Order: sequence, then structure tokens, then C-alpha cells
Amino acid sequence: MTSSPSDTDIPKLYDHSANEKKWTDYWEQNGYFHSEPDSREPYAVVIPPPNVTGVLHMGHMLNNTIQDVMVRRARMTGKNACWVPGTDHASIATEAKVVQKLRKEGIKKSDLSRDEFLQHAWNWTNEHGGIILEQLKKLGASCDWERTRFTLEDDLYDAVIECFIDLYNRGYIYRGLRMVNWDPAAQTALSDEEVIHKEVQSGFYHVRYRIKESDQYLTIATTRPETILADTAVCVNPGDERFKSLIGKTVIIPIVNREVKVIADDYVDPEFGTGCLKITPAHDPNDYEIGKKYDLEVIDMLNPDGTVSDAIGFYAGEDRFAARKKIIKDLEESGHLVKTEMMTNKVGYSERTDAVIEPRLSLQWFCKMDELSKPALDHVMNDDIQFHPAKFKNSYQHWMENIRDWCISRQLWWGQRIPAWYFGEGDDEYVIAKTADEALKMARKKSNNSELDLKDIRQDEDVLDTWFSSWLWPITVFDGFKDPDNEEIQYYYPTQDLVTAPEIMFFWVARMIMAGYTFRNEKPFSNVYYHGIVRDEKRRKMSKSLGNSPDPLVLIEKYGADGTRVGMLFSSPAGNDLLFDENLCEQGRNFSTKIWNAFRFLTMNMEEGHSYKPRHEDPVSLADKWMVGRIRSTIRGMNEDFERYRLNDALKKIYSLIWDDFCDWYIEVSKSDEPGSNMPKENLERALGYFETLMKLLHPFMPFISEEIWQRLDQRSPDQALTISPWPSSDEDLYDESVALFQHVQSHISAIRNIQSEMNLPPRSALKIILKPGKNLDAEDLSKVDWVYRRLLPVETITFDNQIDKPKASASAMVNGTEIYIPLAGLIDLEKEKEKLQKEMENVSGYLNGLKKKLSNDKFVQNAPPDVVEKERQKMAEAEVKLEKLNEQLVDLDQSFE
RNA sequence: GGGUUUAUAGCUCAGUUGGUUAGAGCGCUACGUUGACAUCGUAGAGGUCGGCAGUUCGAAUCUGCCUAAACCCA
Repeated sequence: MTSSPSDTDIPKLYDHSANEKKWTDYWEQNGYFHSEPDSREPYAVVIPPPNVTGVLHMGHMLNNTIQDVMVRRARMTGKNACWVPGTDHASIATEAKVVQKLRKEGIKKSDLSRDEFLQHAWNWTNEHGGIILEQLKKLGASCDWERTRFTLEDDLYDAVIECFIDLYNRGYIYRGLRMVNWDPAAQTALSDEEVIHKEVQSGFYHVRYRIKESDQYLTIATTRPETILADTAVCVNPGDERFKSLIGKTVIIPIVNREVKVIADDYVDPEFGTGCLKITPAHDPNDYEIGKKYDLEVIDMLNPDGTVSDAIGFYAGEDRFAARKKIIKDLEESGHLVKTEMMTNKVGYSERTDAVIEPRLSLQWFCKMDELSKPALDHVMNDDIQFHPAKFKNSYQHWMENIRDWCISRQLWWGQRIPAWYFGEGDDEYVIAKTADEALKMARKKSNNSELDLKDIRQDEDVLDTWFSSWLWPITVFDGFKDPDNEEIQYYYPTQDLVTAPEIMFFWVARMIMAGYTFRNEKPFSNVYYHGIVRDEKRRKMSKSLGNSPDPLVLIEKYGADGTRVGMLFSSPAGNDLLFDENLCEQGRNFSTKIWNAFRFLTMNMEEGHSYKPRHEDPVSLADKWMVGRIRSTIRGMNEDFERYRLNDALKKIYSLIWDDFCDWYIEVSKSDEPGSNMPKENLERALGYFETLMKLLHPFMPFISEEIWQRLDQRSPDQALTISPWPSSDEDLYDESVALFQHVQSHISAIRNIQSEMNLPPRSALKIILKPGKNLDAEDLSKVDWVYRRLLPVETITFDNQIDKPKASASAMVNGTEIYIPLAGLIDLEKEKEKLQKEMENVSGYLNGLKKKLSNDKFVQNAPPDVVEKERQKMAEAEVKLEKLNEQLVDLDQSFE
């Protein structure tokens, strides 16, 4: 029930900040977003957990807006919607931040015990943790906040450890000496996925090595000359005639004066560089393979922090880049540097610290991928799990088919500590166990030494990759490890939709799918919606370091959460990157204002002291039937868009329904004839009824303003809140004929407005309008709805007549066969009207010629489907009639000159 | 080097199985506004669909080549 505005004055502008706070609180107090298993169909979504100490950025805004739209809509369609929020511990990033903070306080990590350090890390986490979740609430995220989880909380920690033990026991986890990606800044190994390859300009140094007992030289080329210190061979292609005679000879490595052999292998590309390849088995993955093949010595020249190790005897303690500069100088001075070129090559950087990655040989834990990846690949390729858009299946397949084992150990403290316990120095002298006590028992058994004591075993110092906990997220948030058959996991798993960015398809999506099949023999989700990366207008990725990213909270402050959400979605077709433009948020806010003013106008038309209720009775008038029909077909279209994950198409539909159809046409046509007097009560109440439906359709996109207006349209009890009300039905289109008729009227009105504009007629001066309907329209039908024309145009007289001749000196238009005349004796610019007619005739005859040509082509008539040919014939007939009529008008106009 | 994707109005994008002298929003131009809204209204001007060749009665849509860009992997 809405009352006239005198009691509660409605401001001219919508005040988003007050309303957002109000409804966020109201929704939370009433627990609308909390889900418990029940008899309804579940709709579960797990949030891609942001870094626990992170702050909201534009990528989060986009990601969570999309999820919220889908979740809110699912809730309204009657599903038991459950959106699980949470954060992850972000091992490297968080540890780096804590180390940095301690350093500022003058504390070195190495001065602290593991427990002391973790205490600092937890303090930091408790201080900064969860800020991002509060920020998501400002966006309107309808998460089930009671379910908030954290990847390092006790239950989830245990799950990761159990998962590790389980995989180990099943033979999927092993420890091995491998070439890994070493981050010298964080001093840890990284997985392949955490290395970002960037194209950079590098020096390409040609260095000559003297051949032993000769004055001949052989020249190699390298971008990393400091690794010369660890060379243990030089390799050429066996088919390369230039170097055939050198195979088997010994060369002397400059600076270190090490003697190494020249070996031959097909791996070397004779075309690249000098055709001679230096082999450094400890610092290059390919060289490592060659080293193994030929049993070469492995010399490790780097310390964990990227400085040159003492063992080399040169540049000891120098950083690798300082050493590079020095060795170049020394090579030059000793006459070994032949030349330096510049070339573009790809260099790996750490995703987290941006340090240049060094390939380094080290003992790490790995998870075998070949078997685990198989079902994960198959179930995506056969669409058990659907990707939206589907094009991402290609890169998924490619990655999965070339997958390599996953390095899961990290030389860090912040994370789940690897449950490996060592009881000796041998490669095999360890056991895998959850607790020290269990480990001791197992160690005694394995070592056949019952004397072993707790102090004789020590746990691995390293922790597991953060993604090794995130990949269990869809399972662990429902406690699927702790209690695999619990009611919640049975009900919610597999979840419905996962929303994420393609850039973490391998980090996370692929691995969640593997975990799903490995631990529950079931997919973790049915659909993956990939959205683009948020970029600035120059297509650069938005990032803090570039400073090109607006603060999402400032945007919300400025344009409202609703406006910001709309702005994000407007520019976001599925799977494509979005070029963020603040103007779109402004457009979103303008939309809020528009809606607000439409509502305000309706309340201004209410009589003092009366109350008004939204009506949903069957429509009688043409405009009402048209509006109902338009709403119906829009719902249908939106439903299809949602099913196809085309959220921005659905948004555009409701945007246009509200702005164009409802505001620009329906409200205009419902206004009182007399400006200043109020709309008839029935009109007003019907408009309120449509407004209700429109707010339902809008709610997933703009939850706040839609709830605000919904609550003002009528008195609502807590169980009638918009956020939990049912999505309107759309079984069939309604009132098709009325919709079609109204659309004809609309096109006539537009054509007349066009004439007004072209003839420079004052917009208010009344017109004499004559309509001569074409074959598809009936004059009587139109005359019954002449009130529509009268409401929307300044009409002096309006005539509908199938037979009428064009009056002299009138402006004219033709739409869909219907001719429109407006006598303008004295006012009309005959030359201008003539020009217009001639231009239109040119267009039509061009069109007609094309059709004639097509239809006179026998092959077309014979080969094209009959209905297509028929359609073309019809088009031709219509065009001919139109041309004829235009010609008549032109002749007529000429006579008017006389 | 291998792979994937993209190329449509000034900008950002639609265009479903080949059959429309190619659509939307923004921007632009003109006109307008003392009672919902200048965060507005009405109207208009802009593309021949990256290039070339082919398949077809017919291609923005299919094929090949070329050009350019983006991403992924080595």
C-alpha cells in the first residue's frame, strides 16, 4: 500500500548509501541468505576464495557481481541457494608481507623460531583478515555468511593433511630431486603455473672457449653468461659439418679454466645462435636432461638467495646479476667475449615476488598428474562439466594433455606443514603420518629400530602449495573430508556453478576437478563461467602497481552498489576481457535515478489521503495488453540468457524494458490528459503492478533500489521481501496481436515525430494527422485506439481512412505500407519534402533492383528453399507498391507547387 | 617455436543452423524542456562486416591463404 507523497516526501534523487546500509542489515537480520539442506533443489556456489589479507579490487568486483546475480536469481526461482564465502591463506603472499613487516620492526625471520613466526603471521591475519569479506557485503553479495571458511582453519588444515596422506598411500605423491622453478626472493620452489614468462630485451653474449692443446676456439652464445661458471660440457649437433671434427675434444671454460668435453646431440639446433650449446646441468632444465643422458657432472653455483656460491671460487657472494656484469667485463678483458647482440627472449618471473626465476635442482615433493588428470579431462570434454564459453575447452584440453607433475612443497612456514617425518639421512628414511606419535610407530617399524625416540624424528620443514588446499575447497567447505557422508555434502555437492577468470583455469579449476574425481568420484561443479580480466582503456590489466585501478569502494560510494554492478556487467560479455570505463557506472547510477523518478512520478499522482495497491488483473486497454505482452516476452528472453550465462544480455533486456517500454511509452501513455491533474486510480494501480514485476526482474542486478521500491509499493512482512520473492512466470507469450498493433502505433508516432523534427515544427503545435493504413492494418482498429496518438502527440484532428487521397501540400511518411499525411499548407518546406521523397525513392529502387535481380536468377528460384523465394517475392511486391506510392506523392507534391 | 582465440559504426560489443541494402549502448549532431527525470526528452548522421581468393543461386556467417592483435604453452 502506497500513500500519497505528502506524508513521506520522496527526494528527487535516489539516496543509495542510506538504502544500501538499510537493506544489507535487513537481509542479514532476517537470515534470507542462510541455507540449510531441505527438500528444495540445491543451488550451491563456492566463492573463489580471495587472499585473507587482501583488499577488494576490480577483478573481485566483477567476479562477485556475476556470482551474486546468478545466486539471487536462483534464489528467486525457488532453489535453495547457498553461496559459500571464505578466504585462502595465500602462503607466499602472506608470508612475504609478514616478513616485510617484521623487517621494518628490525626482526629477521631467521631470528625467530617457526612457532614465533607463525604467531606473528596469525596476528597479522587476524588484524587484516576478513576485511575483504566486509567489502563484499558493501557490493551486496548475498553469501551465506554463517558458512565463512578459511583454508588454514583447523578442519581445512586437517583435510589437506589427510589428502596428502591418502594420495601418498595411493602412490601419487613422491619426493625427488628435480629441476624446479626457484624464487630467490621468497627462497622457495614454485609450481610451473606460478611462473610468468615475460618477453624482455636481453644481451646475447658470444663467448669463445679455447680448445685444449690448440689455438682454435669454439664459440657459444648465451643470455646468462654467469652460468658459464657451472658449465660441464659443450654440445653440437652431430650432423653439423662445421663442428664434426671437434666432437670428443676437450675445451677449456674461461675464468674457471675447467676442462670439459665436446659432445654431440640432436637436441642442438644448428640454426640457433652459434650452433654450439654450453651445457649447465644444474641451472637449465634441458641441460639437466642432457647431463643425465651423458652422465655429466652437476655443479650448483647458486645459493638459495641467488648469490654465487663459495664453492665456485669466483664472484663468491655476489648476486647473480652483479656476477653477470662482472663476468662480462672479465670475459671481455681476457679476450673471450666475441660479440654482444641484443635479442628478445622470454624470462620467467615469480608470480608473487616478481623476482627472476632460477631453474635450480632441489629435493621437492611432487604430485603425479598423469592418472589424476584423465577423468578431469574426459568429463570436461564430454560436457559433464560445462565451460562457458565453451572455447576454453581447447586450452584446457591442451594443458591437460601436456600436464607435468605438480611441485607441491614450498620452503615456507605459513601453510599446512608437510606430514613427512625423517628418521635418518637416507633418501628413503622417512614416513608419512598425521601425528608425531603415529610417525614414531611407523618409523620404528620401517627402520627396524625399536629404540627410536620422538627426538630422533623430525618433521619436514616445508609447507604445501596454497592451491593444494584450494583444490579441495568445494569439498572442504561442506566438511567432506572430516565427515564424507554428512548431510550437507550429500545435499550441496556437486555444486552448480563456479565463476572465475580463465587465468586460473590451471591453477585452480583443473585441479578442483581432479580433486573432485579423486576424492569423491564426482565433479565439484556442473558449470564453469569464465569472465574476462578487468583492463583499463588502454587494455592494460588493472593493478595496484600500475595505479590504473579505481578503488571499488570509491565507485560504490559515488555511483551506488547498484550502479557499479550495472557498470561492471554492461561491459562484460562472457569470456571477453572488459575495458572498464567509469562512464558505465555513471550510466548505472543514471538508471537508478530514472527508476526512482518513475516511481516518484507515480506517487505524485496519488490523491491525498487515498491508498493504492499494485493491481495484477487481466489488462483491458491496448497499452496494458502491450505492456503485459512485453513483460512476458522479456522474461522469456531473460530466462534464456541466464541459461546461456549471458548475463549482460539479460541486463540489457530489463534495462530497456524499464527505460524504453515502461518509462518512455507506458507511463507516458498512462498520464492524465490534463497536465497537472492526476492519473486515474486504475491506471496508477496497474502501473504499480507492472512496477512490482519489473523490480523482480531487476533485483538480481540491482538488489538495493529494487528492494527499496518493492517495499514502498506495498506493505511487506519479512517473508515478503523482494529478495526471497518468486521469479515471475513466463509460460507463454500473451496478447501477441495487441503487442503487434501497439508496435504499429509506435512506429506511426515515431514517423510523425520525425516529420515534426524535419519540418522544424514547434513541438507543441497541434497537428492534423491523416493515416491511410496499409493492407496489414484496419482503419477501424486504429481509430479505436486513437487515444494513444492523442496522448503522445499534439493532435488537432486525426483521421483513419483506407481510401483517402493525399491532401495537397502535406508532409508524408510511409511505414510498413501505412501512409501518413500531415497537411501543412503554408508551413511545409516543399523543396525539403521533395528532397526527402527523392532520397527515399532512390533507396527503395536500389533495394527493389537487388530483389529483381535475385528473382530473375533461375538458379536462385530453383535452388533456394520455396519459403525463401516466396519471402523475396513478397518483399519485391511490397517494395513496388511503396515505390509507386512514393512516386504518387512526388507527383502530388509537384502539383502543389503550381 | 607450438597451440588457442579474436578482427563488424569514433569507442565497447551483439549478430543463434549461410537468405536483413548489418544491430545495441556510449559518444557525436540538431532541436527541445515552468510540474517524474538535463543523472532528461525527440530526432538524426555514422560500418559493406581486417585483406585476397574460393565454395554457393546467395557469405559478416563456410574453406584456404595473408595481415594484425591477444592469450596460453615451451
